[in-house]
Amino acid sequence: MIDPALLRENPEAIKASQRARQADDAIVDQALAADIAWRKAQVNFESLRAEQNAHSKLIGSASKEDRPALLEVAQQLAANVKAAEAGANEAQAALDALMWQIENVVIEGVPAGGEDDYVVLREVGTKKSFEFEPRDHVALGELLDIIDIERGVKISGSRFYFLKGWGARLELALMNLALDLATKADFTPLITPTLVRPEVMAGTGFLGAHADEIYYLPADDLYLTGTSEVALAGYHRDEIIDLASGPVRYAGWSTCYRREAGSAGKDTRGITRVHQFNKLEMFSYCAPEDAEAEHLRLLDLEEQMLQACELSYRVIDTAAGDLGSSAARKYDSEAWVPTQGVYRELTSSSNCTTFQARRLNVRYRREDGKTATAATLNGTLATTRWLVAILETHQQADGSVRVPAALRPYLGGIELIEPKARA
RNA sequence: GGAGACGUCGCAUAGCCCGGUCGAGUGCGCCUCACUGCUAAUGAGGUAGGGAUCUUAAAGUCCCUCGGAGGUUCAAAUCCUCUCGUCUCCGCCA
Repeated sequence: MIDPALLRENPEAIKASQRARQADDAIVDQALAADIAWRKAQVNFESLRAEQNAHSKLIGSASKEDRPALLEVAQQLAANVKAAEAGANEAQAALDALMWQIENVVIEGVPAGGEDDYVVLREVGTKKSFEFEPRDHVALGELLDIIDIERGVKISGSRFYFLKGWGARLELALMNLALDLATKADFTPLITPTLVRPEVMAGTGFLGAHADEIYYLPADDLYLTGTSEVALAGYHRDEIIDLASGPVRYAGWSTCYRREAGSAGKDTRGITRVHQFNKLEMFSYCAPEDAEAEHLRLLDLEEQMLQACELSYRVIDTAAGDLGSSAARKYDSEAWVPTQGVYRELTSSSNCTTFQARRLNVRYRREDGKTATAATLNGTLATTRWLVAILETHQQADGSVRVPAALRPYLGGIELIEPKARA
């Protein structure tokens, strides 16, 4: 949720942001009007309630003779209060409904426009070219016997797979490398629940636009999370956290589940887009004034990870219209996938400023002793999808795959995954 | 899954049976001050959050919050219903 104080003080800034996102800006004026109506109703209710409270106190200390008359007045007061309270609640509900619809205010400098209006911040590494016909990761997975898609489909349906042998170990190696990197950078490892209650799902904003992307278990009224961000953001819900010694950082490791409802026919080959995968996610809570620096820090770690995997990639500053509703800025890094001839998103890092934390009621104590809403940020450090880029980029003519040096310690030191290899 | 007990201001608890004097007592912790050569001890005071309103600001005034949501009542920590959670015992456990 956006800051109500900003709505009152500078509605124009919010309107400009909505326009940059190609979203409705008229809603800002509607919210402003609803805010005024709510405050009026609130004052009305509170003054009547004050009157009632004062009167009720009298009754408590009144003599037996005086009571009947006082009670009669009190009943009338109670009726008034009830009506005024209902009015105030209604006004608040109307205001809330509008406030939920306003998206986070984008940070100055974020490119305006839609999906294709991103700005490329940099390209790192050279796009890999081969002197032979490169195999895609599906072919490599079969040849090396490390990805078994056929049996994944047999067991669970399309977009499921088995990672096998060195494939399974490669994923764990990737996750562990990421976890080590994050731990060194002050992130506390956290293995998170992947089933959450409805209010947590709603609180993190995923039940809105992403609702049909989410697996739901009606028998237990629980949702399967598509990212550990859900649990990480909910972790400090309704708490006042200590940020006196700097940001609080977590590295969340979880399996992620996505229905991919809207992507039928897209990326059907291989493990680029699957229903279940593993992800190591960074999540930071910090003071709002530190958020932009923290965002760059997350991005830097992501790039370190990409470089450790010896991938070529580019970093883009996502356009306003392509941001999630809670993000104020988003940097994606995309790795070059040789057989597809395109950059594919491997990491995504969002600065949610105070938008997400306000809804979740995560606060911190400022130096002046007052409480304020914290800022939250998140970013990807590794996912199963990375295997696609790693396998394809480091393949050799015979189909073997060279293991990036940084991953070797996690794979018993092997340098090459070979066709005949068995774990 | 069955039975029972319990969720109160950082922690531990009192209050609930018998509704008003309870936004709430006590101990511990923490903060400030005093005393003390230092520490300890002792004494005094302070110590939740949110919102509205007012003001340049500070302060003030008012409203809400005793796990959560409803209800009864002039009035709810206290009575009723539902719900979430914790603990104990029994059962079950690929």
